[in-house]
Amino acid sequence: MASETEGFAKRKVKAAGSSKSNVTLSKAAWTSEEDRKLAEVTAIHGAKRWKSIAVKAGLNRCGKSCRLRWMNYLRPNIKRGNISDEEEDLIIRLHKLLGNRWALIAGRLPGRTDNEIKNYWNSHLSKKIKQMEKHSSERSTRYENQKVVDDHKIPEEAEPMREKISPEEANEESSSKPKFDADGVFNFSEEGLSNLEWVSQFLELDETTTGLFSQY
DNA sequence: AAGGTAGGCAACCGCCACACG
DNA sequence: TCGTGTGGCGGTTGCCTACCT
Repeated sequence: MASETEGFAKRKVKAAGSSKSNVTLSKAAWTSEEDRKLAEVTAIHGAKRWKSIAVKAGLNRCGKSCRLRWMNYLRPNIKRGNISDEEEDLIIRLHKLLGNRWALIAGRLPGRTDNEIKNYWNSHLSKKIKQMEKHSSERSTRYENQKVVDDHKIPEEAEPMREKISPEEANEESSSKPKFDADGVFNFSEEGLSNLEWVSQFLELDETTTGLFSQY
């Protein structure tokens, strides 16, 4: 999106950063000309060896800066603009699962970058979640109070949230399924990241349990 | 109209992991 | 095995803009 590039090209040059070498690399906003050069060289040599790409493109930038620019802006199929409700829902669910693993979350959202998702989370969703959590804790407090009253009346109805399962089912659940915490969320601390198949499985399964998150 | 402030977002920084010689 | 270079990632910074007073 050239207009946005130009928009942020207005970004002031704070300081030409000092690096360990004597070469002074630019830290200013990327210009459309720089973008063009970077895209050109990357198209020819591929998105790797960023340091040499920076040199070949004649950019006064470090490799990391080039990579970041490519990943967040110039890469093909980058989807920019509003995050849809579906995407937002997915981000929330994935964040519940994975925490601040923005790259992993971005991997589930085609065309979205980790930086974009991180920014979106920090500026929109974190506040939203906080509000919702506050709201839901207020509701659960009311529920707890009501439960105390109910416990003295009809115990059967006092736990409407808990499904009745047989001991066999309960046993099978505890042995073969991932461990979920009280919120119905996978306890990530006990699982390695090496195999993320379960994430896909969870997301598919979760289509039926979206209600867990719809409270947000 | 002018100054102050908060939100949004691109880009940088620092750390870590991995590949390679 | 060790040292170095490079890429990837999450956290943070700082500029711009819109809104408020």
